[in-house]
Amino acid sequence: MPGSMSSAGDDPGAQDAAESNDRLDGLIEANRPVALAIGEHAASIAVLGHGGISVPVGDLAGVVSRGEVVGPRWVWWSNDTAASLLDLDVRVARCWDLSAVHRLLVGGWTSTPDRVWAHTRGLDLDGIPTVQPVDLFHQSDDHDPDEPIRVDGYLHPDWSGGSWASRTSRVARWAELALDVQQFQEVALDDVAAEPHPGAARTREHLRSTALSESAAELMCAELAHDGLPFDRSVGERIVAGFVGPRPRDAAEEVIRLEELDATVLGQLPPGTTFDLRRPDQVKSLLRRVGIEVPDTRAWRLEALRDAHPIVEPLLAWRRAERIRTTFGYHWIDEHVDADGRLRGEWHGSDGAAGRMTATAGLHNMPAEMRPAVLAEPGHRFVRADLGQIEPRVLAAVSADRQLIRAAREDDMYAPVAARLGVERSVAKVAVLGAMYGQTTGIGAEALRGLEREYPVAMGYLRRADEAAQGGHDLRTYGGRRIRMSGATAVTMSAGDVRSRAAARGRYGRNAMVQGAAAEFFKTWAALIRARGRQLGVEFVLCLHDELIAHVADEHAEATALLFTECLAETAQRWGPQDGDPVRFVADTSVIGCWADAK
DNA sequence: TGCGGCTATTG
DNA sequence: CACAATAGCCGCAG
Repeated sequence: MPGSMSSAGDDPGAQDAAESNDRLDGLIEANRPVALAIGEHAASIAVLGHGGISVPVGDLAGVVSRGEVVGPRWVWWSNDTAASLLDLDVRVARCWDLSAVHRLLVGGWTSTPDRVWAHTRGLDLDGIPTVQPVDLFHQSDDHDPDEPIRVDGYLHPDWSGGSWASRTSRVARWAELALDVQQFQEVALDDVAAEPHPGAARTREHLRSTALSESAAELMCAELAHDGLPFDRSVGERIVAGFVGPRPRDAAEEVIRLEELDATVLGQLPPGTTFDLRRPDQVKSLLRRVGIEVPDTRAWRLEALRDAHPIVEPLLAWRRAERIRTTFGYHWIDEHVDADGRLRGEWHGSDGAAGRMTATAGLHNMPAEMRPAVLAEPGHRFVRADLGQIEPRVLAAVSADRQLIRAAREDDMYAPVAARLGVERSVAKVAVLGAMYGQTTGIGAEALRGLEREYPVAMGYLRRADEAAQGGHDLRTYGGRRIRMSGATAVTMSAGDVRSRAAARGRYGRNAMVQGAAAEFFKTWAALIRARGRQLGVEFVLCLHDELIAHVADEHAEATALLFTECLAETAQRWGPQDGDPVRFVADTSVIGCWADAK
């Protein structure tokens, strides 16, 4: 495809492309960001901003893959553009994702162009216009269809909605707007840097680095969705069969299979007795029949009653089988494992309360029993690493608690904490986790007092977040992510009195500061590996909050494992507080052929 | 058909 | 059964 860039002749498109190429070189050399937008109709046109440089899409691959080496940093509205490029088999090195940076700076879940734009103009989000149904009496709209901005400053809903890209000039305008927003976001990062952060100094460099790694995370999401997780269908089906039997050939056979499964439990009862095992209240009645009284029928509760009656054991086994049958069974495999042996789901780069990555299709909650089906392809290996004790280490970093940073020098940082507190390691661990989750009951009072005494800086950081959240004040993580506490629907909570709701908000805010910063650290680490692992052909196939799995050719597996470790050290060096010793981060790294072989 | 309750899995 | 997430099935209201 690069060859098409230089095709001469009197084709005006080719001439434009050659000229564009030169101008793009200039931008790359000047290290300027370049906006990229792709028209919706079969990706008919790509347009680069800054002076309206436009490149026909046939030549895009040549431009972009050349850009991998030096740059540029591609600016786009969202990773939809990255997904379009992947469909064209184009992978870029780096980007600035307006949607991701908007969610970082503003918080919340939605970051559609209309909202992103309105925010740059300080406009009320409630006033964002929506697409109006065609009105026969007001057809003569004086709005210029080539102009995306309305007189009231809002983005025209036609543009935000996606029916804008039918003409080249509009795609160019769209790219220009993207550059405007990017400039706004650069300034917004300065504003955030000026806000106080009660802990490690939150510099502009750190915030900008977070904006870049959050952008990279979106890029990774597009790639994860595109590439999928290697999954051996036949192994997966064998595992399913082990729980629920062979795949039923028709509906009638499925009914028989269900009855067989139910009979493993109901067979323990007098003949003729029947309960609907899928209804918790019926299960409760069943247990009462055999003399067991429980407030609910959750597995952990029944686990303790294994010996109380012989029906408990088969009931627990039935639950596991039912879980596989309904959620991770044949239907799940059919739905999400494609013909090329890849399990694919949707990925989001910063979802939820604190900006963790999320995934659908069971990629983040697949039962461990299914892991034998996650197999590297022939000639390939998985390189897998998980970060050890990531949350307490992140707490040490963001709060800049010197004593906790000292504890993080150890592979197991709960050991020195336990020593200082004068308690068992297990007690220290529960206490530290409890402090980060906001647990108040069930922790030894002695351990709690010890934490306050020995790590007052870290504890104060958490308490401060808790109190601010309870007061309905928004928070900002170390990396600058805004945690919205003001919105009425920002937190969904079970019904309760005012005090318990406030306490729940406090726990939410307290935890978001740690979990959110941990997510930022993880993405920074992963983005660095992605950038450095290009020559090795490193392909990420799973990101799991603190665990990263790459798929790589055999001959590069060891080098990739080394890269994981080196990138971790570099991330730790640059990510945390810069005055004093860096916080130590540790990872357990392995080269494996199957996910089940980990650890 | 949408929603809350209950359950189970993951980090 | 703390913090976060996805996702299934159930009964019930509309």
